[in-house]
Amino acid sequence: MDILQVAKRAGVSTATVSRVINGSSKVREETSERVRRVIAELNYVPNTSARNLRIGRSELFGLIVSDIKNPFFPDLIDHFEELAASQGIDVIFTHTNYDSHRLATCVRRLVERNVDGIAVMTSEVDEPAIELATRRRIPVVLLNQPLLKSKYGDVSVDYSRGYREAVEHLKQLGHRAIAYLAGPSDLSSVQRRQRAFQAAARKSGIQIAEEHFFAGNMRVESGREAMEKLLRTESRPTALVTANDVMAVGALQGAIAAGLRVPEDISIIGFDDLPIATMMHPELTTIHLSRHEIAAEAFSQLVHLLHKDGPAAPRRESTIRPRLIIRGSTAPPSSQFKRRHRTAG
Amino acid sequence: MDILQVAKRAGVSTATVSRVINGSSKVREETSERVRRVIAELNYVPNTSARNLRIGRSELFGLIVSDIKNPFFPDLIDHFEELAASQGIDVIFTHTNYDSHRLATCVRRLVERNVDGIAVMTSEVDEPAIELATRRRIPVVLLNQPLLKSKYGDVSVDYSRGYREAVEHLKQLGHRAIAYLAGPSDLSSVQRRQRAFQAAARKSGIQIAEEHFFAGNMRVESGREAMEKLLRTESRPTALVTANDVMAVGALQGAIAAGLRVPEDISIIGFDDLPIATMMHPELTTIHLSRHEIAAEAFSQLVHLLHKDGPAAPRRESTIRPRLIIRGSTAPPSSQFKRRHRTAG
DNA sequence: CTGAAAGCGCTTACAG
DNA sequence: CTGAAAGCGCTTACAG
Repeated sequence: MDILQVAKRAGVSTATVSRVINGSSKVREETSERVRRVIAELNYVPNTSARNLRIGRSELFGLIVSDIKNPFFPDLIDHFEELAASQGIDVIFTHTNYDSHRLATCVRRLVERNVDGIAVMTSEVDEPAIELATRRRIPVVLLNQPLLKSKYGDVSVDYSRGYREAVEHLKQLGHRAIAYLAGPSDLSSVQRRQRAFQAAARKSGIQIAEEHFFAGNMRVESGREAMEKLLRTESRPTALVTANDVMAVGALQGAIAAGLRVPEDISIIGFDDLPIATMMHPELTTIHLSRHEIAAEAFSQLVHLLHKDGPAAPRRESTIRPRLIIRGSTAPPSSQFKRRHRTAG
Repeated sequence: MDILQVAKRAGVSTATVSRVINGSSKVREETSERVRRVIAELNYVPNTSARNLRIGRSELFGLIVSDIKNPFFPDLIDHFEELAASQGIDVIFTHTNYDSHRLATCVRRLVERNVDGIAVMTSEVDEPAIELATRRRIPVVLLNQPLLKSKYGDVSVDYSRGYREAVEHLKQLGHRAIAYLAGPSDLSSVQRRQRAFQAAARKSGIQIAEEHFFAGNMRVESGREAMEKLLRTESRPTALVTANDVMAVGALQGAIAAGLRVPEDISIIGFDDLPIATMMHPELTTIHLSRHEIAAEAFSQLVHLLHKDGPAAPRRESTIRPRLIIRGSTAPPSSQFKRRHRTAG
């Protein structure tokens, strides 16, 4: 009964001490002052478990990602934690390793901790795993789950916007033959990116040849391999757009290994804008997907949902718009390439 | 009073329900079975705040790092969280942004949460910031703080081991003129790395010329710049060892930009073994510093300290030994370079 | 093997 | 403006 020690020493009741700690205004300045002095003297630190039990909240958010080693996430986690800290909320961080069974376990752990909200920032979500939170009326916000957005908060990414800027940029530079390097088609985020790219090309009036679509696995080697294949195509494209930065890095290396100059001989555009993009030489032109914005949006939705109640609380949804960052890996196609393309096309 | 609902429905007391949940053996299998069924039916989830308040522990560890965006940390966090989860412990994650005032705030937040242990994995630690935890008898484990290891757990890195392997590797390849690219000298971990390199060179009987020491800022550009300077030195070295991978990446790019081939014309060795090391072309030979081991050691020390008590509990200390990973950026010096070196030296 | 009851450290109507 | 007291949901000696 630690607050009691403070109370005794200050000659007040525990109620008053509690009021002072929680900034309740109805305490005389003199009393308050005295209590604060005693708190400092005794180095008193409130017991959050007791407080949480009493008030029924934990001032704790759960943050679930699939894989912290994916360089996409650190920035997101960092900012989410920062925002939470600024409101006196701590965050319990867990990861699923892309395993939906583990997702259910993570959710259960968080529910047991009585968290006030859960951000599930994994690209794939299966609903039963998060059901427990819903049943407990714990606000949940998801990432890019348009199918579920009627029941949960949702942060979604407008991939087409980014690709539109990318394609327009290339078009203005004079590129007409553009290749695309996709990821494994079983990931919904990958599919969404590819469709967005196709829509963007259509909109810009640029036709993408069948043979200019490549499939990778989101890792570096597949970028290198795709570049090798690309250089062997009939109608060699003058630019490559990829589904993520990591493959763009591989493509860049593949081009250099083949003796090409980037961007003079081939332009490359990545997606994500990972730290690695600026570590390359030339630095990568890429589509920036703001983890900062995702974190901010997820956090604010959680706070918003927390203050509504009832099961039918209208869920908020909001859209993150990636945007093109022009750096060193894009330039007008060299005449040599343009000529070759004209001949071939 | 949720456990009461379960108790009523199962026709037992809350004590019995509690025993079943906590696996106390003294419950008849029949009763236990019935209680478990009711728990499942009701989807009962225990309230951890109440439990923690009662038992005086939180089954929560705090993990503090300086900067999650530093690619060194994600792996560490990941594994720490994994270990904790396997023991039913959750982890509250916070970061200081290299600010020691924020460290104190982080520690206070964790103490309020009643965490059972704190891992402070920042490279610089000032003692007053963590004093609060000590006073509360909360186990604390630090990273590379030999001065404080009498009072806290400490995970320390034996930098010399890694550099010794690196220097020996280069020596065996035939290198005699080796350069070193250090970081800013006000960071203790940087100093420690540099001293370890010097000791390693001495031990291998390799003398490092004064002009072959370069100072960077741990970022890519400074690697490129250092490479440019290196190529202008009188007695051009045939190999470069750096204080971190990021600068090694810059050096690699600088060499390629200058028209050199790596490793034929110059060998490069990094430090850390970040994911980026294998994304390069050639892949970087580097000294692997295992975040996995650091996490495991920090976690196990915390658990160990937790089970001792009293202020004079003997603190454990243990050493992580980095090791050389030979990849593509090291090879014997080309004869052209050797010749030039002989003439110059 | 099981239950009644105290108590962990707070907060908050309620009363004054 | 302040205090006495109930109660948040558990766990655990203690008694049977």
